[in-house]
Amino acid sequence: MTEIQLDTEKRILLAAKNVFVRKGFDGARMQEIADEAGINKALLHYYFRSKDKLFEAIFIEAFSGFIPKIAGLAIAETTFFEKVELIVHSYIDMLVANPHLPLFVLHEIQRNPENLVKMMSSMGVNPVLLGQIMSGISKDDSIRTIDFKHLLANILGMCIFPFIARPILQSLLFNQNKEEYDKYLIERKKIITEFVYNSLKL
Amino acid sequence: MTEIQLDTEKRILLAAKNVFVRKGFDGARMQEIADEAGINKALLHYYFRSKDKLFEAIFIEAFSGFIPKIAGLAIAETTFFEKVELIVHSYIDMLVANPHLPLFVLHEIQRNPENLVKMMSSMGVNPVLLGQIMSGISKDDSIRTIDFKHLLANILGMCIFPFIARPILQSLLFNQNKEEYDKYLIERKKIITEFVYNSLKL
DNA sequence: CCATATATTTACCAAATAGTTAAACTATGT
DNA sequence: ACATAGTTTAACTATTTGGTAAATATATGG
Repeated sequence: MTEIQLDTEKRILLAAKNVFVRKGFDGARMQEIADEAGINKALLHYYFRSKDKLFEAIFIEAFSGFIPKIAGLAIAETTFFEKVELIVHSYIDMLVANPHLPLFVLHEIQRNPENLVKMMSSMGVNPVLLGQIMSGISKDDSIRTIDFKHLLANILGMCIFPFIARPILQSLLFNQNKEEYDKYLIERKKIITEFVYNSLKL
Repeated sequence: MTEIQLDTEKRILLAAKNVFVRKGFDGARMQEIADEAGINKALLHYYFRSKDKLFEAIFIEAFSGFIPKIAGLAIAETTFFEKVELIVHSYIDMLVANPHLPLFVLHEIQRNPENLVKMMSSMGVNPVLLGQIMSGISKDDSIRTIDFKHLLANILGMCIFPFIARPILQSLLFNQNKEEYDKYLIERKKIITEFVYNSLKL
């Protein structure tokens, strides 16, 4: 457990994350990961026995990063709309930092949905907490009634879509201008929050 | 050009679509496509010289199906909210019929974004038309002001997200109940329409 | 019925790729 | 000096996989 060990292990994980996220599991090559980590293929198998093991190591982390962390919100002493604002802002900030995460996670889950259930339960993702938030919202009479399941899909869809459809939208709406699209993504924090507010306020 | 020819060609294209959409280009195997088409691998290369050619043949169609057809809306003699309703309903109907299309198209575009521009221009997708719709909306004073770029992302995101995130949401919100999730998807036509209406009406 | 083109199959090749093995070299700590 | 873990090099194995060539079957037109 010397420092050099951990350092290369980190470099491998970082390189693996980059390559896997860009190319997907099937498109990723162990050689390319080794190159990007600045080591050789043999050392890759020295640290992680197989491609699957390496993938698993980075996917768990990627998946947990993709799930929005709304755990604390149920108990938080804030209004409903403040909760929405907090979720939207923090989630879009995360997406700006990891723009390729959603497409990667969603694609790999479709490719291999078997492990989903245990993966979610092994994380902090429990439906019980969601139920608390759901009931908490439906009792709040200062907002229009809406099924929490739909509200969640609405908010997450509005947040995630511009990131997974970036090539198309940037070409279609911004004439390939990257800087403008980055501004657009930031704007969405306010836009989505207001959109939800206007739709649900009474 | 006998009937049998066309028949096998159609069978190949159908099988290729299924396999490519499920597994992606890198994950798809020519053998699997041949099996699903009920023929052998050599005949695949007899009809389509290479994996790339076969992929191209189905991807153009898939991509054009993925782009929402809002061409006629600019001139249509309907209110803004009727246009929204029409788009949402027709697009979700399309997604119900082709639930794996979005993730497939988005993933493959990220894998190979080079051909995007010419592919869009070779189709009927021109930003000019979008501009017409945009200006048409901004002049409509019966709705709240909103940037068309954001409105488009909002609507498409809300429509598409439950399809690409189905494994997660179905597990998290519906305890893996498929029938309920199908109902949920249909419900969203009304939900999204109302959500937009409530958010933008004055 | 024959000849020719087209469709389909069988068997195979060549390249790519995940994973292995063994030998040598390096640095570190004891 | 010795042992241990980390790292490289280089070759090798086994399998997968896209693609091909030749043989066979089937249709089609004269």
